[in-house]
Amino acid sequence: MSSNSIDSGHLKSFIERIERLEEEKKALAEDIKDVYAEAKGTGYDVKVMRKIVSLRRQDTHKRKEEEEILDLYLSALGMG
Amino acid sequence: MSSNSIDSGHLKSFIERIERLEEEKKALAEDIKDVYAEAKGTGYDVKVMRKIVSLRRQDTHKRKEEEEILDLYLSALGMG
Amino acid sequence: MSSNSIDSGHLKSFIERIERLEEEKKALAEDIKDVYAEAKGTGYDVKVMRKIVSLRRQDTHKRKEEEEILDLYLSALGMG
Amino acid sequence: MSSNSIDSGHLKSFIERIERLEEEKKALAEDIKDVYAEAKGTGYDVKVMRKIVSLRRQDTHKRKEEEEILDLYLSALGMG
DNA sequence: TCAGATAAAATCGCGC
DNA sequence: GCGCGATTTTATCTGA
Repeated sequence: MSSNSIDSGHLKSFIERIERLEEEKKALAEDIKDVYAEAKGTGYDVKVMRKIVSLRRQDTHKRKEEEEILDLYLSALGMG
Repeated sequence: MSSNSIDSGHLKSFIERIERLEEEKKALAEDIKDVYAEAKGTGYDVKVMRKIVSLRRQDTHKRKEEEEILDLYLSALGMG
Repeated sequence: MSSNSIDSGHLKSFIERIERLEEEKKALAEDIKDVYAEAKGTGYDVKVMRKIVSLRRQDTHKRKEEEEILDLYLSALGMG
Repeated sequence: MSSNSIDSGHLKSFIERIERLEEEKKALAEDIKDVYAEAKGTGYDVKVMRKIVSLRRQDTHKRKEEEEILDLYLSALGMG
């Protein structure tokens, strides 16, 4: 068997791993949609919920960046 | 306990479910990135791989549509 | 003159407006790069500066979203 | 006044210059979007327009490279 | 169903 | 030259 076919097999396995992961990812996206739909059915405003999730995500992200810049400062001061 | 606080608790639980799902989704996105990186390290061209995955996704999508059309035809013919 | 050529002329003018705007945009991107370079020459750490700019941008963005969600709340309460 | 505070003031002015430039850049990006929207309202296909702009940009880039190569040749021949 | 908004993917460009 | 961050383009989703 040529090295070419070996490589092809390897490539195929990479592709299939990716496709499996993307399927799982897609399933999660649908789960999320379902939760929003369920919440909507219970009387909640989806738009508001999305905004809340967004703001909380920003908090997390901002905190992480603040920690990073603190590290940068400490490094600059020779304390890292 | 007021209905308001009950609702708030319920909303909170919806939000937290969504956030958990989004974390899992994000983790999968990183897994996918990792696989691409690993393939790259093995000598594959990531851009080409993405193209392959994309084409195969289109095929899948197209096949599904064709199956749906076939189902429609069969139903229309009283054979579904 | 055919309607076709009139349309073409119109399209051309749209394209040219866009290209002019994109040139200006590109020039600004270079101006920004120049300022970073100048600051670096004065002894500042570009990475830190970028992080500061990023954090301040996040502040602005978050404030805007907080105002939006406040509007959503007020609307939901019939006070919008 | 310590050199530290002088530096801080200078840093602040760099940051503010950058932020002003970025605002202008963002405004231009919106102008561009507006032109596309206007063209769309006139019946043009935005996707096609983007493709045209992109192709023309590539042409420009290619021509510039060719001119640079020509310059190199001329220099090499002692004619630059 | 379509426009408009939102999020994701792909591409580009910079700094290290 | 490679990773990383920003930008741009594409796809998805929501509301009218």
